Amino acid sequence: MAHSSPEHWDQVATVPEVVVTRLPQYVRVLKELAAQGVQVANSQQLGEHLQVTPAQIRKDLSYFGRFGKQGRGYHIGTLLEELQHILGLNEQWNVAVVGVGRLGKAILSYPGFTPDGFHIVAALDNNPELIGQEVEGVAVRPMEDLPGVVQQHNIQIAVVAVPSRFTQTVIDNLVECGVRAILNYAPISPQVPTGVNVRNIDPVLSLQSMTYFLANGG
Amino acid sequence: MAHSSPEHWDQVATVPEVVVTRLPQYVRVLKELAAQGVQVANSQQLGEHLQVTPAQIRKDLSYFGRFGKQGRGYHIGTLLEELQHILGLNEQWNVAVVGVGRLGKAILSYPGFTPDGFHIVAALDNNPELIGQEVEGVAVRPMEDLPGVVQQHNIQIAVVAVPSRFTQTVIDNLVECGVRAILNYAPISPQVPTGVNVRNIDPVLSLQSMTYFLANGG
DNA sequence: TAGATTGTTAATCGATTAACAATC
DNA sequence: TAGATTGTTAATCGATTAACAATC
Repeated sequence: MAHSSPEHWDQVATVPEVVVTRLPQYVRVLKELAAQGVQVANSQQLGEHLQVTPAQIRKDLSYFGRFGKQGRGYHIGTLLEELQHILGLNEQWNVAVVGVGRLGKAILSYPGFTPDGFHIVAALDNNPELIGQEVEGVAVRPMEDLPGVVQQHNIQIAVVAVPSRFTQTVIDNLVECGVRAILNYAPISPQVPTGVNVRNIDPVLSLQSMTYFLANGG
Repeated sequence: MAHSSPEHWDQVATVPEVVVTRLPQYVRVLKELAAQGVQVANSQQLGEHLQVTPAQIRKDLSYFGRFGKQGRGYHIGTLLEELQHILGLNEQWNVAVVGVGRLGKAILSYPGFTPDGFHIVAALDNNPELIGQEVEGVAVRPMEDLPGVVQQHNIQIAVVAVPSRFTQTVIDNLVECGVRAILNYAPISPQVPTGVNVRNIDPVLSLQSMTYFLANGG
C-alpha cells in the first residue's frame, strides 16, 4: 500500500490544527490495540476507545487519505503505520534541552521521550558550575555554543526549561538558529514567528481552571 | 464593589469550558500589569498582551459580570481581584501527590505551585522503601491511607504521577475518596464520572503533534 | 457635553455530527 | 449478492468576531 504523499496533501484542504493534535492519540490507541493482537476495528470501535464519535474519526482520517475498507473497517497495523508516517514518528528527532536546573535535569532523566523516537542529544545552560558536567550522559554546553550545537547534532526540537524571565530570549535564539519546534515549560506564552511551533507545558494553568469548578460546585 | 455571587451565576448561561481555561491567563497578565503599576487598561490593550481579540475579552468577562466602565476600560486591580475570586484563587487548596518516583519527587520539589495557593500537604506511594520517608518536608504515606489522608488534610486536588498501568485504579480510588480535581502526568486519558475534572500533562503528545509540521514543512 | 469604550446582540466562521450514496 | 461500513456532503452546533446602542 502506497503512503499518501506530501505532493498529494498540498492539493488537499488544509488540515485543521485540532485534527493534528488528535492524531497522536489515535496512534497511541492503535498501538495498544495492536499489542493486544487486534487486527481490524471499525470507526465505532475506535471511537469507544478514544471517547470520540465514529464520524469524527472518519472525518479526521479523510484529511489524509482513504485508509478503511467499506463493510470491514480499518486494518490496525496499516492505519498505525500510515499515521506514524504522517506525523513523522518513523523518523528520529534530535532534541536539545535548554536549562539544566532542577526541571531540566528531571526532563533529561525522564525516560518517556526515548521510546517515541525523541533523542535528547544536547543540553545547554549558562551556569558555569554546570558547564562541562555530564547529566544523564549528555554534556552540558554553554548557551553561546547554541548555533554550533544545533548544526552539529541536527537539532530540530528544543525543550526549554529556563526561568520565565529568560524564556523569550532563549526562544528567540533558538528560532534564530533554525529550531522550529519548541516545548516550553516556563509559565509564559512566548512569541514566535509564523512557521515556528510552540507547545506550553503549564500545570499551574491546569490547576487554576480546575479550581473554578471546585469553587463553583461544578 | 460587590463580588458576583454564585447565586447570580446559576441564573446565567453556562460558561463554556474554553472560557474558563482562558481566565487563568487573564489573571497572569493582569498580575504582570499590576506589578508594572498599570492602573487601567481597555480591552484593546489587554488583547494585545494576551494575543486575543478585544471582543473575545469583553465577551469572556461578560459571562461573569460587568467589570469595565464605558469610555475608560477596566481597572486592573479590581478586575484581578474579581477574576481571582471567580477562579477560587483567593482560597488555599490542599494537594496530594500520588506516586513518589522520579517524577513525583520532581513535582514535590517544584516551587511553582506554592506561590499560586496550591499547597502540597500529602504524598502517597506503595513502595515500602519510600513509606515513612520525608520528601521536601512531606511524609510519604501508603496508598491504603488514602481515605484518611484526604479527610485529615481536606485534600481537594490530587496530582497523579504513577506508572500508566496503575493510573486508572489510583484515580478511581481518588474519586471514591471524594477528590474532584486531578492533574494526571501519565500518558493516558483516564475515565472519570461527570463532575470530576482531569487535566493531563502530556509532553509527548505535544512533541508528536509538532513533528507533523516538521515532517510536512509547516 | 462629546468622546471613548463597554456590554451585548447579531453575523460569521469553523468544527462536529448526522446522513447516505459509494463500495468493499 | 446482501450486509456492513466507509468516505463525504450537508446540517447542526458552538465559539469567535463584528457592530452598535448603552453609558460612563
